[in-house]
Amino acid sequence: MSAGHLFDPEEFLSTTPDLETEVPDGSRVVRVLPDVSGLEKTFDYYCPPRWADQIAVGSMVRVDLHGRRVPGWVVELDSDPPKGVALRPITRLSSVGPPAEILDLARWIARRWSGPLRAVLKSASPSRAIRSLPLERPNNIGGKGEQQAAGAIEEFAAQCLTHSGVSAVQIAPTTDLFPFVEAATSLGPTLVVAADGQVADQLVAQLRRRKIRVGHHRYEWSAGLAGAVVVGQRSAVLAPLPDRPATIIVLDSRTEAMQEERVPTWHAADVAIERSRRNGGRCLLLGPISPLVGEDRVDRVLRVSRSASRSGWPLVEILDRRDEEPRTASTLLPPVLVERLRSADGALLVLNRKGRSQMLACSSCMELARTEDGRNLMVERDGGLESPVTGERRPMVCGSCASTQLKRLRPGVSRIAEEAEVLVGRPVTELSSDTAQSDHHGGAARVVVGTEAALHRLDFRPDLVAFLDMDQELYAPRFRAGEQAMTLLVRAARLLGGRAQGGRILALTRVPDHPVLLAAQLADMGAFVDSELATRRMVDLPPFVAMAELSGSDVEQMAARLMAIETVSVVGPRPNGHFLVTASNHDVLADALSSARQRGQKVRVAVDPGRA
DNA sequence: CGGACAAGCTGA
DNA sequence: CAGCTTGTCCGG
Repeated sequence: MSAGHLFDPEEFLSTTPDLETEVPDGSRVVRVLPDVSGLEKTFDYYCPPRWADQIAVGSMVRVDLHGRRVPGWVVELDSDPPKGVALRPITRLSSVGPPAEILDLARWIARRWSGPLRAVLKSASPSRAIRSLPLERPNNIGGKGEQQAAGAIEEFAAQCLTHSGVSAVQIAPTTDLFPFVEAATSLGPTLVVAADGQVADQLVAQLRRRKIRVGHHRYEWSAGLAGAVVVGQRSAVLAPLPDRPATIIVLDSRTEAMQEERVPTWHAADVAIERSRRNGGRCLLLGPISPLVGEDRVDRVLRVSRSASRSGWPLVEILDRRDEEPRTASTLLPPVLVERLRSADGALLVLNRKGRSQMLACSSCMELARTEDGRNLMVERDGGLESPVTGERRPMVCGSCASTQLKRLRPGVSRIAEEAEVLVGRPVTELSSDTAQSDHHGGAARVVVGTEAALHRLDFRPDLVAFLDMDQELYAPRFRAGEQAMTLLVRAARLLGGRAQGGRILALTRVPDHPVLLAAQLADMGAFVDSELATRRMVDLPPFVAMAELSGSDVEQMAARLMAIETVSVVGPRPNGHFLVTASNHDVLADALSSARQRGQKVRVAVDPGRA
């Protein structure tokens, strides 16, 4: 302690051992997890009498820690205070926080995905302070809304909800989701997790129209406790609900948006399954390929009828590029496609080739355009070369021979747009994650070229979606490549609408009998899902094993420690420098990861990596 | 995380 | 050995 501090009376008092005796009568001891990154430890404080009857497990508080005033969560009430430590008071009761049930679930998440509890509690907490919890009022379900004639989907939805436990429900891309949600609301507390914000907003509006009380999790954190149906995105799976069996519906459980991108990388579908098991209610994983999630923990798989599935998919045409004449075989725009584009009202061409597409090489010496140190590729930007990684810039000049003639190695989105415009004879717009939608030419008939991102950002309904290089998706070097290719097809199907809309998907491929393409063409996911699962079971991939990806500067160190542990296997370093760790189940994996981790070590641990 | 303090390095 | 950087530890 510095000399100056010795005379600071406050500091002096707080470090005096007998301060404990000054804890006022009527106070409660609370154990607090501070919201300080890099700190996974709890500390005891006392809650002064004026808050003693409001404070609860999960409450959000502020405390003095090591000279700083930091936010935190109460994780235990009336705990035994440690001996010989002077307790300080919490300085503020800031907000109601996640209830005890959610705190327990958050602990499970933190262990299952080997990450800090703090991060999970953040996702589970209200974004703005909440003073008090609402009282539950009954929801007027099955009320005044005009009763719709029960069609096939309504019947199927009702049938799905008769089961308790976890059901994976396979539907078509354009199947109406509302009947499932509506049917659930009459059974008790209901929580709907949508992958897509638009879907969530739409469901909220639909439920309101039916006079069913609903809260959007993002704006009304405690809506569930007030007796309303809760609708939201990923973090809504952690929304508080009344303490009795609930129905949790996860829409499109198999999309990336369902997984938290920061550590711990929890997946909303797996969390929904666990929450549902603890709560004794039911859980519906709803989507075109939903059974691929947490397959090992699903009680049953239900499928819409063949006819509903067929009418919920657009036509899928597979264009076998092996049949083409050698002359056109190397172009990305074969004559058949050009023909289709001429007659389409609105078309989207998808080429998932952005990063690599912009790879530039010198025309004379073939040297790649790279940064000064040669470690990073440079791309064309604002008339010069720029590294997207380091930001380094220079004019369009070859680093090796100073030639100004650079050429693209593989055509990317921009190049295709130019080519298509010439061949099709219509204006063609480019749409990627960094171009604005307003770049569109006006007018009804449009042709847009874009990366995968365009599937999410198109603002008109096309009648043709063509995948220019389907094989790149099907054979991407990740074990989920097939599944991810299928989610692209599903997304395209949603843009086009069902069979009755008359749109079509065109897949350009040299593997026309790939299970993913055949399944989409037949609108039958069953065979694809079964074969995918069979493969994964055979070669020991998730969900049949537990996997984590390690990255970061100290990754080698941690990998070495893991290699000494017999219950896990370690692969790497892979080309990106990452390691993969595999164990027979998540318990074993979590144990191994925690014993191999050392404090201060910079390693990112992503359990259930999406891109591995 | 961020402060405290100890150990290690440098230069006169 | 002061003055600085780097590393390690700790918090109620």
